[in-house]
Amino acid sequence: MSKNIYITTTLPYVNSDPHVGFAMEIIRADVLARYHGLIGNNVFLNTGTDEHGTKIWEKAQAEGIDVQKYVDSYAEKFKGLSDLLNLSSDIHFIRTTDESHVKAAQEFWKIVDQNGYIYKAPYEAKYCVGCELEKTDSELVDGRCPIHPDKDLELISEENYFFKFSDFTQPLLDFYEQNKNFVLPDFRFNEIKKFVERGLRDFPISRVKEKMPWGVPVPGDEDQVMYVWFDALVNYISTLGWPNGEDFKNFWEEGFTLQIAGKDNLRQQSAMWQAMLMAANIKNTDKVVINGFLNGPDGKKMSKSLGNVINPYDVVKELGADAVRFYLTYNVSSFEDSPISVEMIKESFNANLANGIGNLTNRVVKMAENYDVVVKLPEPKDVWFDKEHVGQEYHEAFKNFEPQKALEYLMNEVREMDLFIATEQPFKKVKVDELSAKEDVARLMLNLFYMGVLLEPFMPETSAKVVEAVGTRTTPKEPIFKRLD
RNA sequence: CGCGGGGUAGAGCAGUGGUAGCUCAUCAGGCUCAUAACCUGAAGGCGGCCGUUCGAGUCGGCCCCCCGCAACCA
Repeated sequence: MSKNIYITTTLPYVNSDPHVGFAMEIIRADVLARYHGLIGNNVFLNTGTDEHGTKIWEKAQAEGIDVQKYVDSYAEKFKGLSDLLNLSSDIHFIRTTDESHVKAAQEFWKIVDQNGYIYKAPYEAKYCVGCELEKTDSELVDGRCPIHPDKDLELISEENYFFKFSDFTQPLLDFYEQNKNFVLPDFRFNEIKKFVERGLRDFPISRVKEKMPWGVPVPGDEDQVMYVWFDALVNYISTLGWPNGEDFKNFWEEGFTLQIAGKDNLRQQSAMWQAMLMAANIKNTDKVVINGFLNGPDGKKMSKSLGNVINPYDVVKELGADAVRFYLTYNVSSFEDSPISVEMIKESFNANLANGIGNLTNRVVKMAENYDVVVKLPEPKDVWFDKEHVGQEYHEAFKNFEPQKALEYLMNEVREMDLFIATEQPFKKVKVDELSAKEDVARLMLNLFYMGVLLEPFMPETSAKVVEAVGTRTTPKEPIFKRLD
């Protein structure tokens, strides 16, 4: 009865430190992965780093370091997120410079080529001598570089390989029509449909090696390397051992595939990659979930110049992984952009974790201790299949890929328990009707236990602490979450 | 008419036709099991105009403002 679930994030490009937005993406992927593992499904969770391309090449050159060393050091930083954010220990981490990935990307190219979707043609680009950069039309104002309007643009021309993206306009539209819930949320699905409806353009998928050698070599052409996107997207299957491998068969072909991405990746994930899969005769992704962005508290995009950048390392160091995991699932909108600041995280920490979960655990367990309340607790693993004590909205939320709502359910449970204590006043009742007071506390202990267990996908450490406190009927020596001043 | 999102209490959000809700912050009260925590109550709100409707935050039109994207920004 158990299912195979494949969950992947996008691969962040390693030209800067891990962004808190990516931390959110991987945390949300991890929450879903943990949940599915807990209810008995087989889960393959993938993340990694995208390490090829012009920007990385240029940056390494500029810093005067060997490009391999440059990407190695970044890969380590991103791998560090796994411990930092307390991600599932069996998470798969793929680097697009891994040999197995490079081979898979080349194999993928060959198949797409054999199927007739790759052709060679002249590629013309506009080059601003002032910037020393290629410019796309969208970057130009009145056909001139806005930074150097006095300089004429040079036309450079080279032979590149192109992907026949245009052939997939109709197949993609048909695919969208047949899979009405392919992209979540709806408004992003509409956005990509409109984009595809306008008609797709072929695009170059290679670069001249002489100019930019940092890429996967094009099979059968010494002089060209792959355009970074064409290579990078293949990671979603190369991580599974494609073209061979049991994992590919079990998880991609016979399992349920879920891709989580930021809204900047809508096109690449839901159109480009899907067309590539079609071109290679591989099954399409089952579901793409698109997150919004995290902005500064003023709603403006985070940037170093505005000084509103949140560094995940700093916040975790101060508040702990669970607090960050909590904030990024509970307080951040599922799909819309959200503002974020350290102050907002701390506010939520005090309200929900210190005053909420932490304090509740203390007061309930303390009463159980004092009144010698004995409770028979179920096995944690049975909680996941208990339909009597667990609201179905909890599981529904996960089925709908909105774990935030499951967490809302748990936080409501916390509030109800606090209210129950205030209403029933077992601490007062114990003096006149001990039995009834004990029943109240036993009921609280049981509910707290359930809440604690169900917290595991979101906050594994906290979950363990709550479960232990209830199980051993001992208040934690250190507060689970100490209130911040 | 390029594409999309948004404008609901001081802040952050929910609310897709039927008495406008939640969290934080503020003020007042209660409680003492608990981490000065918890509970109750109060004040305070749908960007603007027009329309559809018995009834509009919700549907339609126009306008204003904010934010992304525009084929390599998580």
